[in-house]
Amino acid sequence: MLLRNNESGHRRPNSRELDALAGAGVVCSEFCYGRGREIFGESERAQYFYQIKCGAVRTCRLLADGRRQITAFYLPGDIFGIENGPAHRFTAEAIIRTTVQLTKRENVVPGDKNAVVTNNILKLVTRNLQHAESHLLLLGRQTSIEKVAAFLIEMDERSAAAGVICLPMSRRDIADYLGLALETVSRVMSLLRDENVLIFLDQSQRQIVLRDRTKLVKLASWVQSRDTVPM
Amino acid sequence: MLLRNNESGHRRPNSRELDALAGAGVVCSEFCYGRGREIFGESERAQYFYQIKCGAVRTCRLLADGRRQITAFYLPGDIFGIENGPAHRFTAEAIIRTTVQLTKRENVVPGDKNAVVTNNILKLVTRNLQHAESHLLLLGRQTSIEKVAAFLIEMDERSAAAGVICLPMSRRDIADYLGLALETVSRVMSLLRDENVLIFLDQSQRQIVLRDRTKLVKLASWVQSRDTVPM
DNA sequence: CGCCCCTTTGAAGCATATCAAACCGCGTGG
DNA sequence: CCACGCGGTTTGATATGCTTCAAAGGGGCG
Repeated sequence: MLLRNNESGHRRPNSRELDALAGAGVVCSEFCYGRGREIFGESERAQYFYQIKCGAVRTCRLLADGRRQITAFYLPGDIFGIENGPAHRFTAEAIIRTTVQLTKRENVVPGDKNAVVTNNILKLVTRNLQHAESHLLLLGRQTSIEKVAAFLIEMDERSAAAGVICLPMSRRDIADYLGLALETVSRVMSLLRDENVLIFLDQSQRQIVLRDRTKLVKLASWVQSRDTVPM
Repeated sequence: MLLRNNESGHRRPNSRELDALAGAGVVCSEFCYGRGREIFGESERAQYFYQIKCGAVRTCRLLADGRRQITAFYLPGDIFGIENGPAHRFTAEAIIRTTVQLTKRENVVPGDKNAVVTNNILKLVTRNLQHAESHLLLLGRQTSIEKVAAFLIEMDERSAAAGVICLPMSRRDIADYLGLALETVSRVMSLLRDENVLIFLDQSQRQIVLRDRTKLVKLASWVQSRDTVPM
C-alpha cells in the first residue's frame, strides 16, 4: 500500500494521477530506463516527480563499503521521487525495464498559494512515513522468517494479478530490503515452500502462488496496525 | 535534528513554536506526565499535538510477544504526536517526568483553507520521514558498534548542554531504539569507554562526555547525508 | 557454445542474543 | 536506623540465528 495514489488494494496504472497531484496538464513526458539503470542519484538535485507506467523501481542508500539498504520498491501506479527539499535522499534504480511519467518539480512546488498541491504531497509523504515506520519494527525486531513472510504479504497485497505474485526483484534486492543475507532469503523461501505455504510457478522462483495465507500471516507475527492505518 | 522546529543544532525550548505551527493562540494547555506514564496509545484517536517543555518522550510499537521498537526520542523543544490521520500510530510514553504543551488537533487541521498550517505540518512530517529513513539503514545494515556510535552522535547533536550528554533513557530504551539487546548496548558503551572515546561522569552511566568525536564518527561509518539534508 | 547472473544448498564461523550473577543506588517500611 | 526489594547496569559464559564461504545447476543472451 505504499505511495499508492488511489485507495483500492488492486489497482491499475492511472496516467492521470500525477495530474491529480498537481492540478492538470503538468505531466511533462515519459521516459524509459533499462534494467539496472539509475533514475536519480542520492544528493542529486530533485528535478522531477515520477510515476511508474510499467516496470519496477527500488530506492536505496549505500554505505561506503557497499552495504545497501533498500527503503522501498515501487510498482506500476506508484509515485516516487517526491522530495520536500532540493535534493534526493536516495538513489532510484530501475529493477527491470521501466517506463515512468515525469513531472517537473517546479510545477508542483508546495507553497502558500497552492494548498491542494501541498495537501497531496503531504498525503504522499505521510504514506512514505507510515511505510518507513512499519519497516523500522520489521528491521529492528523481527526474525528472518517474519521478515520474508511480511515481504510476501506486502507484495501479495500490492500485486496487480490476483493469485500470483510476480517478483521483479532478485533475492539480493529482497535481502537488502529486509536487512538479511541473500542466502537467508533463499533459505526462508525454500522453507516456506516445504511448509506448503507457497509454491513457485517457474524455474527462476520469481513467480509465487500463496497456498496458505493464514499460515503466512501467523509466521509474519502480523500486527493489525502495520500498514492498514487509514488516512 | 529530529522534529526540531528551528534549524540550529543547539536550541532552547521555545514556548511559541506550536503557535508558529498553527498560527497564534492555539496552545491549549500544559500537562505533566510522571516517569513511565503513557501520553497516548497506539491506535488511539489523535486529539492533540504535543511539544515538550521539559523531560523526554519515547514513541514505540510493540509486537504481541513484547518485542518493542522505539522509533524516536523527543527532547525539550521537540514536537510529537503529529498525525495526518485520525489515529496515533504509536504509543508515546514519558521517559522521565515530562511537561508538554498541548494543542487541540482541530485547531491545526491541514486543509485547503490554511496553506501555512499544511506547510508546517508537511515540514514536520518530512523531518520525521528523514529520520525514519536514516534509521532504516542503521537498523538494517549497521553493526552494534556503528549503531551505538550513531546514537551517541545523534544525542550529542541534540544535546542542549554542550560537552556533556545526559541520557534520560535506560539501556533498554536505547537497545529497543537500535534493535539490540540491552546487554549489547552496555558492552559497546564499555568498549567505547575503554577505547577512550567517552567517559562516564556519574555512577549511573547516564552522563557522558565525548573525548574523541573523530573516532566516534569513524566508528559510526558516518554517512554525510544521514540527517543533514537541508529542507 | 560459453559466459554471466541468479538461485539453491551445505558447512563453518561469528556477531549478537540469552542466561546468569553481582553490584549499586534508591525508596519503603519495619 | 537498617533490611529489603527493585530497577538499572555491567560483565561473564553459553547458545544460536544469521552470515559468510563455497560449490553446483539453470537460464538467458551475445
